[in-house]
Amino acid sequence: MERYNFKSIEIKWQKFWNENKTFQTQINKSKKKFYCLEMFPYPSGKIHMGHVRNYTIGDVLSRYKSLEGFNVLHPMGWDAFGMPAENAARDNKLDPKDWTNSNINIMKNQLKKLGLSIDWSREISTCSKDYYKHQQIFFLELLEKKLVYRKENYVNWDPVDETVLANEQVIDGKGWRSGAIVERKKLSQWFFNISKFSQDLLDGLDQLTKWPTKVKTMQKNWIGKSFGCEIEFVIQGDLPVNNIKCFTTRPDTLFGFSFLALSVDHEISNFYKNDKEFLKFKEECSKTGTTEEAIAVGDKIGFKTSLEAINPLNSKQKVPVYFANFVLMDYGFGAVFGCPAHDQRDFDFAQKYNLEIKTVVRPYDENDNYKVSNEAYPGPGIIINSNFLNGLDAPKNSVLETIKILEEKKLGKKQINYRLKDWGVSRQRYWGCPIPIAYDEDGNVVPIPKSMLPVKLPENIDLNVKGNPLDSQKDWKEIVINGKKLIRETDTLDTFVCSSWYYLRFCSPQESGYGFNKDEVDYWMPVDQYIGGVEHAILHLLYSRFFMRAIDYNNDKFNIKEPFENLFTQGMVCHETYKDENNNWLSPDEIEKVNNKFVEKDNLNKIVKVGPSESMSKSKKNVIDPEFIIESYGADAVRLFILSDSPPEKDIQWSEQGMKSSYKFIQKLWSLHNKIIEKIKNNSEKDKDNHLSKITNIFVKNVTENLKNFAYNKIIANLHEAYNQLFSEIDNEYSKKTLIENYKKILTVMMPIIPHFANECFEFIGKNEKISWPLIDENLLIEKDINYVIQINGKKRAVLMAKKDLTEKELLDQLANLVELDKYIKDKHIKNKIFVPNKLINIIM
RNA sequence: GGGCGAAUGGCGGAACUGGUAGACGCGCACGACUCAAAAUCGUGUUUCGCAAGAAGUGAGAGUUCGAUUCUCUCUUCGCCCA
Repeated sequence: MERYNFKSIEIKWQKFWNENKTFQTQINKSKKKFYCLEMFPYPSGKIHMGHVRNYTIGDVLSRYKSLEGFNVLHPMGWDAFGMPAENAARDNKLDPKDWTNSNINIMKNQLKKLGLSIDWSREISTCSKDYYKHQQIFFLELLEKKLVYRKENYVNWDPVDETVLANEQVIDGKGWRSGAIVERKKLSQWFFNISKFSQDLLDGLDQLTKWPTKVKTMQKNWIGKSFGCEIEFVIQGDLPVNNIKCFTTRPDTLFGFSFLALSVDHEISNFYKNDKEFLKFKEECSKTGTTEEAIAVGDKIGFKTSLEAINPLNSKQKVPVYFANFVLMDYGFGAVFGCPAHDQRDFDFAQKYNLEIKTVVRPYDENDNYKVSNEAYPGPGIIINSNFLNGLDAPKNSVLETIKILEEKKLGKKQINYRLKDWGVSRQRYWGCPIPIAYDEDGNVVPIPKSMLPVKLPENIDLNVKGNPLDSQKDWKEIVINGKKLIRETDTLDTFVCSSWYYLRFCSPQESGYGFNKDEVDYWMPVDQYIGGVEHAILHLLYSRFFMRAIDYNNDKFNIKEPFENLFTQGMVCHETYKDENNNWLSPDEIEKVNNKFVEKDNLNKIVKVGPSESMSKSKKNVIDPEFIIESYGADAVRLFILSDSPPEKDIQWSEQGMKSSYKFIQKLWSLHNKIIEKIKNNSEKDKDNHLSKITNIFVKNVTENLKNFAYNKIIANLHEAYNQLFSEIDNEYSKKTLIENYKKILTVMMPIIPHFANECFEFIGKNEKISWPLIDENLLIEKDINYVIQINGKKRAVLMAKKDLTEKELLDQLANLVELDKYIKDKHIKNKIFVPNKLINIIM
């Protein structure tokens, strides 16, 4: 018998699918559709194991749904704009476009080698003008709807990449790509008004019943709805200021009020714009990042004004007004009241400037003499030292009660606040979608007419300039519209904009007039299953949800709001890490195992330090190249392994042993296949019994159930079980008809997982047949005999094989014959019996 | 600091709404084939014990005839937010 030659067989089937356009899809209203989408990759150079896992999971589902009779849309494209291309191009003196397209070609070939059931005729690339043209139209539409606006704002400035970063792109106060310490800088920026949809985006989460709760919770926290109160403080002092508005979620702690803090950008700062001390202070503040984390961790500093604020609940109390670095202009009104006893930031500040710390909430298990000492107490409790608020349960009742009082006295009003901020989309970069805007001499905004779109990126430009390369493109920047000389916007759009609507584009990728065709979108959308990494839980998914709403806003482009009906987030692919004696990372192919010890391949005397298994990354050198693995073991074996070891939502450890075992398993399946084909040729007409059909039915049932629950690792276990059972059963006598019937079912069920192998084997018994998912014969699943568990005092003492549906009495009668139970039961008094039909009996002595 | 989740053999992991803990795979051990090795096949493999048996799902309690599963407290780890 020949070994299974995965090389020729996989190529054969990939060619077959390609030539027959097997996976090309079109609208077919008589069929139910299924839109399966995996997050499209950034064309960084080569695919990595994470892609293999992501796309295998999606492929299994797509192929299964297709066998089930669905009209499946399973497209693929490229998230092709972004900084790595620009950086790589600059370093290697290339064109970002060439670099990107060459990567796309390489990665596309690699993906094809995996045997994915992708409709490549729908391939899109976000850096193509045919794609970004429509994005520019969307931009102008949103501008007309006033969902896009321009404002001057502090931004996170990455001094190394010389670009603006979104808050989410700042990690530990550093740029997510460059690692440089982020500064605050004021720039004129374009914003998408996502905050307008805060409540709607929050409400929408409730309808996403099939999203992981984890992701929904993260989005909920990100939107950050808080409920509080707007308070107007009366101000006294030598400046013409009568009052200051604050937002607070804790008005009930007003009696603990000891200062009022303003953002350095608060309008009152205008009175200090010539004050050198103040300017120095402001400069100091810009060194603190804009993230909430940076503020919480950073030093609290203040600048005292000559103003005093009056406590609205106690007009006798006057407190100083400060500018403080921990107050941001875009939270509330850029002003907060300080209650040091119950807020850690306020506490730090009060200690530094020797301000009163008055306790107004005591924990439940303390008495009214409780005093906050070393740190603020932000927890729940009872209000104390607060006059008419005393005794209220905080914050449960006290917040509402206080707001009521403030509203009655017309000193404040109830207000809802969201943490979600508008989405700044301007990037000072070349390799992105140009913003279709120009400015006249006075800086007025002039939208580029739709007839002049796309605004194409200029080609062959010098990237070796500081700042945004587009800025130095004079020819490109200058434009004439209606006889007027204008200057183009040189910022490009955040690449998250590109990925916020690509799922719509896949429905009608060739549509030239608009970003999508309504009929196609109505048929295909929403995405029935979206699959990708949990790292996109907030940004990409929230932006996409916003984009659907924004496009639909004030018109009726869709019948749906939510783009992704189901979401599945897969885990990462991990590998052990290795270091040499000098703590330099070593890659898995630089090491070798000798006598249970890892040593360096070049020098077997050098011991390798084995570190924990971590997510594969180039910097730790613990990556395995998928292409090499596919070439060594075949795509089916790789697919089998990547699904086998862990549930798809959890991290998986890459294991060479496991990979080899998957390869071997396919060889075993192949020899079983040959055995079955031999038997079929024998042309027998008699069946020993229906055991083979039972095995098949249980297998089909288990796999179908596990497919529905994304329990793909269990499917591989089912496959092993089926193999083991078939292997021992196949030597028995079965008719040709029975063999073919069952084997076809088994191979069909294998098709989503190991498509090349299963299709190759199927060809031996059913060439050119239409294949569909096997039906389960429920009758064959009914067992006549049951293993009854016999427990004595709750402990298993015996297992009795007996007829199904025995009554308690019948079962007890049969127990009398069980010798091994004698020592527990004989001559003893039975207190109680618990009988669970068809399962067990528990005898209590 | 807050939120969410997890913890099961040497390892990855199974166990549907409480009902035979450890499916399936890896590893390991022994055996067969071989001059030998690899490959392949077979047998075994939670721990302690020669055995009968006992213990056992991070720790401790609780509910229950019965708990990996439900409740409470704690420990550790992971992720997200701060």
